[in-house]
Amino acid sequence: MERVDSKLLKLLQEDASRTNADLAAEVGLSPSSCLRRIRRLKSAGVIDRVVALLNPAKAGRGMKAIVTVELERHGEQHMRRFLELAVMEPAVIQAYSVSGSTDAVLMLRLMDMDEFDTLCERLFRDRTNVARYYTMFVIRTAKETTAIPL
Amino acid sequence: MERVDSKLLKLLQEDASRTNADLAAEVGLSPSSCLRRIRRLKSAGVIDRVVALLNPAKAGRGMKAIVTVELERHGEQHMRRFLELAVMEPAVIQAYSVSGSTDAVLMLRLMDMDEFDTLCERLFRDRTNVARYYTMFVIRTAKETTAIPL
DNA sequence: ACCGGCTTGCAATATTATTGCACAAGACCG
DNA sequence: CGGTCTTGTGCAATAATATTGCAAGCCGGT
Repeated sequence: MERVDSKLLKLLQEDASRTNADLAAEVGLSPSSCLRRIRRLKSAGVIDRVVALLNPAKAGRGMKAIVTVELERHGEQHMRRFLELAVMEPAVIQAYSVSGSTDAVLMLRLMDMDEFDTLCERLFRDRTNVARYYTMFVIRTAKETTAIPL
Repeated sequence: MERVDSKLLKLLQEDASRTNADLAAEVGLSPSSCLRRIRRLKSAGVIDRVVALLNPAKAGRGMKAIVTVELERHGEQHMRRFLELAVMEPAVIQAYSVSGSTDAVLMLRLMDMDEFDTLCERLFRDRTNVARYYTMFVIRTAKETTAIPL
């Protein structure tokens, strides 16, 4: 990957709504050439997609929580089953299986505590094979970027 | 917020590269009206910005880790100082101060273990006021969305 | 130096976004 | 009820932007 591509990716990760001519000028290329590079990056899958990011508070989801989960019975089968459950929840925006003594980590986007409460009932109730879970509510967000460092 | 706006937001969170006419048709509005709604959402700050999402593996950052941090000395001052350090690291893509017995949580995007190693040296060394930290490496990503549920 | 593959810039063309304007839907008030 | 003010809408013209064909330039291999 060349220097120009990396520059383009960096810019597009910051703001993908800029015009092609604008980007072209910044990286020192002609608009057509610039566009072709971007298209190549897209079809190569380096650029996965372009999305709008909302302001969580203004979208009514100002509360965020991180939950670590330890399962009762471990193993591929049980892990998969739990993650399937978690993935179905709209409030779950990230769900990972992880190494270490905790089995899974969930990132939640919540409206309020009530939503958290009902979510817990659905995910961590008796039959869901969850031995214990630990919730950390986000107090301050110091950094939160979708940009992958280049 | 109306039904149409919420529909638009949902669509734009999935794919912000669609043409205005396309979106307009899907929500049953004329292109001009649709465009004005989107612009209103932007200037109201509901839509924060639009960005390109990269494929982490293809961008050379396939490794992901979640780190919980407990500080030696607690309190606003020390917390702020630690977060300032963390935020400066490009590999740190999310940094939160949280409630509970752990003080902060970091989300890392890494190239390899070497990078993790050197990062730890910088962030968790003696003088950084970190009492203990626990790292969970992401084994499987079951869900990872930037979309806020509406 | 020469060839082949790939990238570039330019200019023409096609798409798409944007704006002005007249009209329709409520909300509010006499 | 009728008036009127605010807000949103669709249409059509216009402006901005993306896209393509093509000739030329660059670069590595021989």
